[in-house]
Amino acid sequence: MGTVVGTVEDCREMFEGSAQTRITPFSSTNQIGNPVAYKLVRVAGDGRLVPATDEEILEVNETDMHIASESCQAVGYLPADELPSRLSQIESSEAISSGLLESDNVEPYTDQYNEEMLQKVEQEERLDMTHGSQMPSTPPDANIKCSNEKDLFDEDQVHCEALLQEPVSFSSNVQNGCDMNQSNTVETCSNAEASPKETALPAAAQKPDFSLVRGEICLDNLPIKALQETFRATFGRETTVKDKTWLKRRITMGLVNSCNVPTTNLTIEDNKLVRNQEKSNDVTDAVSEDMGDDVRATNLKDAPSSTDHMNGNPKASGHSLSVNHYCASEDFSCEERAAKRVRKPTRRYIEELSESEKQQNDKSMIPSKDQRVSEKPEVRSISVSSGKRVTVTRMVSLAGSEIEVPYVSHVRRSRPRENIMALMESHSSCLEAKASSGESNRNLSPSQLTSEVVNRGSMVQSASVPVQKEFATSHNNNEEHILSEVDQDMEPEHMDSSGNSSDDNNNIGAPIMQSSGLRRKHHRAWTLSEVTKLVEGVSKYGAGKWSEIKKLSFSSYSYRTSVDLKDKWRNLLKASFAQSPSNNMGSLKKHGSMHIPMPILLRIRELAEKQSLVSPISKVILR
DNA sequence: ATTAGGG
DNA sequence: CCCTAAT
Repeated sequence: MGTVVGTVEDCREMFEGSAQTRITPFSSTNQIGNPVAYKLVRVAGDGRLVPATDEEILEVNETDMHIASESCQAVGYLPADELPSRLSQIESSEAISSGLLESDNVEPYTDQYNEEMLQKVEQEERLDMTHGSQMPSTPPDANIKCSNEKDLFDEDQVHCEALLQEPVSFSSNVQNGCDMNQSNTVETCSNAEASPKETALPAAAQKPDFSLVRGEICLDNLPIKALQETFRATFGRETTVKDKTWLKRRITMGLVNSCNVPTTNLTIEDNKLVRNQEKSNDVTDAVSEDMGDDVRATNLKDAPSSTDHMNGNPKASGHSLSVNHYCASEDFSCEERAAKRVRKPTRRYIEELSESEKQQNDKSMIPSKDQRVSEKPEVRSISVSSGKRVTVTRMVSLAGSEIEVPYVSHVRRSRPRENIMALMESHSSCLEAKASSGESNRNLSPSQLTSEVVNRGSMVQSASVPVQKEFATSHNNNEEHILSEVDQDMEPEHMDSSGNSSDDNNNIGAPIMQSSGLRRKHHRAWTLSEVTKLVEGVSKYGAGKWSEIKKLSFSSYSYRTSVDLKDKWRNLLKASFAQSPSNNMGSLKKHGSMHIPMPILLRIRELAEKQSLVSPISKVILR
């Protein structure tokens, strides 16, 4: 976040003349203030980051000024449109504790921010730059609050940092008149925002406004049409609203959080802007990085579509934020998803997503991903420079492009089958260790990984042990299938013991594994008997009662967890419904998966339907 | 600790 | 199967 500072300086240079924009750093520790600062960073078409024009950077100090203890910039992330909804969401979001939302997010920025800006700007501008680089690490508070997915920035052409404040205590701030809610607030804000607005404005408007902006253009003066245009530029969608006040407010808010702006919207404008500012690109880089961090993972999805955000934010009203009203008018597309319980995008998912995005934008990206510890091994371009023969590589398709990666860590992950283990106890440990070590590579730092790779390279080759992963998996499946059949014959108890023994073995390997943290449970094909029991259990206790089913029906199969049951059931359902339509499918299905007797499939389907229909109703009734 | 879902 | 979010 602090990194933004860098931009600031750039901006400053660019703007030089424009006196109004000032950027002052803020300390994380600072108190609450109500100033609003806007910072825009744009990602050019080529992916480079370009500092926002002077207008783009705006600081507004509406409320009180507080003493700034430290000089550092804090970047606040404030979703304009989504603010209301966002807040509600944020509370729940794990990343940001509810408490943080108000106190943390808001406070840090506001206080010192204003003060500094007003008074010390000039002196500190320089300093800021220097601090800026450091800042990111230093202000824990601010960072945490703002912590967002870093990747986010990749997507957006425009990045902007906006700080807003004050969600918390409006009453206290009333004096400021900055309340977003209040109409008057809008005006005050509008002045301040004139500059930001401008950035958003269509190209035509922009330039002309430029001068004006500095002077202070008021949204108020713009005709409705212009406002609508601005709105479109800001949010990337048309608006039919003719209410000036609404538009102004909306725009104002929107400008605050440029992140919301769909990338497509500003493209043209960006070009212009970019041209203007191109020189300062380099500086911005740092900023971009920071920005990425700022964006919250959860936001990631929402950000692209400005329209969606309002969904399901009924709670928003609960919050005192003035912003709420927007919800009502246009976007109002609140849908209820009672059926499935909604989940916010998974972190992993997000990361992957961002990851790929990053890859795409890679060229432009600065090599500042440093912190990403959990990068995918595949992603890393490991240049094994062992000129000798380490030709063992595999192609990884990343974001469309293929990357050659030394083939390494794909030794079989799981432990050998119990049976095998029994036969070769001594070996098993070795195998385990091996596997685990191979796995461990995944988590190793690049340097470590590299060394590993090198070491392994020769070994692998000579041994010719490695098997293409994909290939291996399929192969293993077959193997397992066969084995499973064997198991099937065994008595449940027996299985258990074997399973336990296997567990023990696992434990042996565990230590190593724990470090790597990844060992995959050995794949156990589901036997027909298991499936049958599962179906039976579902029929008895109902789907969803996996804990029960496991306890009662699967007491003998220790290795099947409730989750496994659930997953299996899911698959069974899929299978049962998939197959019936075209009987061929079943027969044609690859031999890999077990054939499930039609009767069972039918029964499964029945159960599924029964439950899907009955349970909901019953639930409703019960409640 | 369990469940539901997505990967 | 694994991983995470939601309950």
